Amino acid sequence: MAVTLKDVAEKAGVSRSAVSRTFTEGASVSAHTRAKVEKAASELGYSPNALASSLTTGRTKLIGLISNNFHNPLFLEVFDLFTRGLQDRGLRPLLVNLSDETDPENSLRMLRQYSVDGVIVASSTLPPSFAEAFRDAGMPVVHSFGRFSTSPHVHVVGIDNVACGRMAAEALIRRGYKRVAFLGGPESATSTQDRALGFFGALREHPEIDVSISYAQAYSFDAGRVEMTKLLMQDPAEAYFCGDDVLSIGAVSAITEAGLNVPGDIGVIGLNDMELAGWQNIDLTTIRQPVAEIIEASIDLVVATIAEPQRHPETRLFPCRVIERGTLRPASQPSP
Amino acid sequence: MAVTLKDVAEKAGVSRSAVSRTFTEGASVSAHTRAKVEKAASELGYSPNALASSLTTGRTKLIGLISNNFHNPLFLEVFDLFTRGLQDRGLRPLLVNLSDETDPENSLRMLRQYSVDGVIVASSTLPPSFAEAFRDAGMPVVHSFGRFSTSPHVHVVGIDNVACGRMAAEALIRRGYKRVAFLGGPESATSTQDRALGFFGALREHPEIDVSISYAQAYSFDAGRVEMTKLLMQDPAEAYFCGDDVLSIGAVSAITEAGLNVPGDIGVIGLNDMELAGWQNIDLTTIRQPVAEIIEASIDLVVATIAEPQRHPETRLFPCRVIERGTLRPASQPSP
DNA sequence: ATTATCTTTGCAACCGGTTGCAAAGATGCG
DNA sequence: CGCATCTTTGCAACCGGTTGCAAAGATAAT
Repeated sequence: MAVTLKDVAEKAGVSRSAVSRTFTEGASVSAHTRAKVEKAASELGYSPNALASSLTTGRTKLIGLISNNFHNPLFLEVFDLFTRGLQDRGLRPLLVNLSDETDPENSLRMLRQYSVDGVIVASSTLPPSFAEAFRDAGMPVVHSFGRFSTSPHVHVVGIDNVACGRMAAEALIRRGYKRVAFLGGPESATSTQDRALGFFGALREHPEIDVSISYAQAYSFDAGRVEMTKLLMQDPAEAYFCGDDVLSIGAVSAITEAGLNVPGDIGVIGLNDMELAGWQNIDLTTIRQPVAEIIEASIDLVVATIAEPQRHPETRLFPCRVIERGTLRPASQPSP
Repeated sequence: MAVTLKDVAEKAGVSRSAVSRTFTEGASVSAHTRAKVEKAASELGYSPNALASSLTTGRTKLIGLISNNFHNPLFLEVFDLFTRGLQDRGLRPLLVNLSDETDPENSLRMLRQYSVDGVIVASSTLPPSFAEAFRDAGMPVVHSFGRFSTSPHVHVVGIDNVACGRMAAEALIRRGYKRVAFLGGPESATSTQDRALGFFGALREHPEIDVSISYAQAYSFDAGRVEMTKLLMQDPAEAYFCGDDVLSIGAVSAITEAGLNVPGDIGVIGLNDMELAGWQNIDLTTIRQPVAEIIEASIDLVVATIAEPQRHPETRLFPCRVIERGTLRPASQPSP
């Protein structure tokens, strides 16, 4: 069926080794032989079988890309950037959807069966233990959008969620809100915990500001809308920091459905700055995650770890910044 | 490094063939041997190397999943369903991002190198020639969300875009709009052409209705907004059929920014029914594409073609239906 | 021209599995 | 118990490549 090394060797009148060498970077072949082989190869339409060669070289150029965030629009951008970034370096993403899985066992086995060179876990909601399971199996692994740790067991690339929480708090303080709140995602998500930490931390220095907290069931539109509807029936705050843009949009939807105005009556600030946050009819003030940089660094790191497996685990965090749009009222005074 | 067949064979005190057979469905092994092997395998933590076995079996269980739609939120749902569907059948998606590529050459070579068992091209904007290139290379291929053809060269699964255009026209007619228009995506997209065809076809029977057409630069929010802003400066229609939900949302945004009301002043109907179309603050009336069914059928078809490579190419189209929400005024009279 | 050195080449073994074949072992039947 | 039949097993070759090694060829130095 497919044309193999042997076919090319016969056609070119050389040994199989010669053919193999013309297709291996830096191998010793004379210009003459190389020419003959290349001619034969292109006439037969030969391309080497990456899987067969992986058998001896031990490299498949396959990278397991693992995620459970298939409902967060940000991850469409994430998949776009990951696939392009990997492709640009000659690597191939083997996509694993973890949505229903609760333990890494299955995916681990599968990734081992396909001898992936490395693994990227792209998720802000999976626990660190997940990525660690891959490392324990001896695979180079990077946890993208993962949680910061001072003594990480695996490479982590992401944002400083505590700093983001603080940043959100400061944005609200600067605008003179006196009653603010955190509307987080599921309480169990590590990112949610950290953001709450930073948010409350910053507000501790402002005892005059009233602060409260609640959690949505999921990082989803409906969850945000439901939770905000509940809050509106009690005694809502003047401004909310929501743990995610989609959550924010759900909250805004609930507020306007209740006949209130954003940001006139209630302000909202999100997190992520996904593409649709900038749509004029959404116009969400939010904290931007530098997705492209995170992904670039993740790929760099997994590549580096493949080259040097004993490399010490490191954490790379990227700074976020507030993107001013229309869901918070303007700052009451110029910031100091 | 990794534990191999040979290690297990030695530990279990049997031949390598015996080990191989216990891991091959339907091979002849006695219960006694199988028990010994399984014990040794689990003690060593062995899992067979799928790539090595693919060398002799000719099956990698790898499916190339090719797309260029990494900015359309619908495709997040698409990737979710494809990855799960493939995983459920023991297949692995090798994701290929075609966003910047204009010809199939590169991806073709790559998929051949990895000896994928089959290819799924998931895109409504790629020309049929793209999928055909894979078929010509001898790979089982299905074009999902592709264009209908009476004599297809490859399997196509999708919707009847002409019928959708007609359906949109009828929805507008039924509501008594007298001046309607089609706002398509890029004129070169095959889906756009077909939808326009159906739309105009249905309206030909209603000469009393005024109909016009224009094209956005892309299937994107901005493109929809820009094009609608342009239209508003001239003499806009009473209702628009937009070739995509995101396009529609951009158009709605432009309309409300101009101080007009949707659906009061201008109606809009989209196509796709992506998750966010149902968000209460978007509430887009649209035509629903049965994404799950399309994907299910695509996987079925690629699996069937792998089993029977000479299978005749077929086209499977799924019916769409209008989802009533808030961007079209109610029907002026009950439909007949 | 001879020898030393460097490059190119093919042989053969190997990567981690699968599988046709024939021998060995188990089972059934008269 | 002997023979025929069926099942199980190991051997060895093969899948499509890579690579260490030694022989052959080319080039340089004397």
